Amino acid sequence: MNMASRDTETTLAPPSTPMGSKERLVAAALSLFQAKGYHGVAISDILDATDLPKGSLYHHFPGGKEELAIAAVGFIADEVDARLAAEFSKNKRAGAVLLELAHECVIWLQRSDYSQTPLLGLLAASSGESALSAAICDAQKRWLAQFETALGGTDAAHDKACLALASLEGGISLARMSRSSDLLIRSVTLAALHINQR
Amino acid sequence: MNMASRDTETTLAPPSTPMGSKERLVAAALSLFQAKGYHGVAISDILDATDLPKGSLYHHFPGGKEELAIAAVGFIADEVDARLAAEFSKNKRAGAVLLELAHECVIWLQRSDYSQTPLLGLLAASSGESALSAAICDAQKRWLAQFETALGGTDAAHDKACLALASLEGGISLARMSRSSDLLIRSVTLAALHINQR
DNA sequence: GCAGCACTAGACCAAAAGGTCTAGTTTCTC
DNA sequence: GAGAAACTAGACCTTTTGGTCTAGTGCTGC
Repeated sequence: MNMASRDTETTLAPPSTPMGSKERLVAAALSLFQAKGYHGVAISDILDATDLPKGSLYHHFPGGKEELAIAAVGFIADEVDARLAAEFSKNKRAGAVLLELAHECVIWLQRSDYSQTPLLGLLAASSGESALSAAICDAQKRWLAQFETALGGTDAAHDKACLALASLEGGISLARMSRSSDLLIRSVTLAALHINQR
Repeated sequence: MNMASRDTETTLAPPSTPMGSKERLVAAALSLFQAKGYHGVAISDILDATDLPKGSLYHHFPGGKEELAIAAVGFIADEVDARLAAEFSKNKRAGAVLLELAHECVIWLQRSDYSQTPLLGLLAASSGESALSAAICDAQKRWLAQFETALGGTDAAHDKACLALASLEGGISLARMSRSSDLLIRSVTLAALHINQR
């Protein structure tokens, strides 16, 4: 599960530049957590994926598994956030941005043979680890806010932003299970249509 | 194999009637899996929740944890399926049924202090256990089919059915994280609106 | 009342979990 | 090039994991 091979900078995936141990740990952790959820991934899995010894992990993340997971969430949160900001700054309509994001998720899903959730859905199964779920919650809030302001900041905008994110996360869930991006595309397309209406 | 008969038909919750060990195991397992995901729940958690010894669990479910999880998925799948069938048989519009389901989920979320996902989202983090994910996939297919046929069986109906389920699962995910049913209601309401259009 | 069954009970086990700790080895500074 | 800091390395520990297994218990039909 090497995270290394990033040739293009088009996606939500981790960077392709030569990464230090810390970055590699975050990248591998994110990838694994997205595939199996927080509790489904063992420290040793992450170590195997990075070929790093335990000492390195606990040096960079003294807080252990949870701290690493929080870092991973922060990483994807920033990634998506930046991407949304970039798209919205081009004055694209929210529906178009949503669709674009969905298409990127599709690529991501297909490339991982539908083993990975590109976003946070699976990680949500981490209740109990309160700091972690706070990080996840924060990420979703930021994404929601992006859509909301882009849609005008009104109450209706808030509704639409909710639908955008829900259809995305829900659609990904459907797509993952059916091992086909079809359901994701369908639901997001329909949602985008509705969102673009005023 | 038969799940206990249900006294009230109002909720997606486990029955309140005196249950045999097997039913209690399924009920507790479902509840726990919905709260913490497949890997987040230990056999001992389920045993603690039911006050049953290990022998009982492995007597009823020789396949262990996974078999129990599959039974739990089957239970909720049937539950929701039956509920949808009942609603649709009253000739309700799909959007109304979706909203009703969502409201039930809200009650469920609130009652569990937002610790439980009423549907299957969290369990999806079980990749690797192929039989289990097949069961989850099957459940979603059945629900999808209900909406689809209720909406007329056309291609557009398929799209709408996807949006319905995606907005539900996604909305639940948002609601859980924000610990507020608001986002779920908003996204589902909007989706229902769109679905009811023709 | 006893044979056969479904079920309970929990000791036991090997493996895997997350985490600590102490030695090294680099890689910076100056 | 010496000393300090950053980092690697992995042996080691404790707890928990899912699972097996044998010994009971109590209800069934006969």
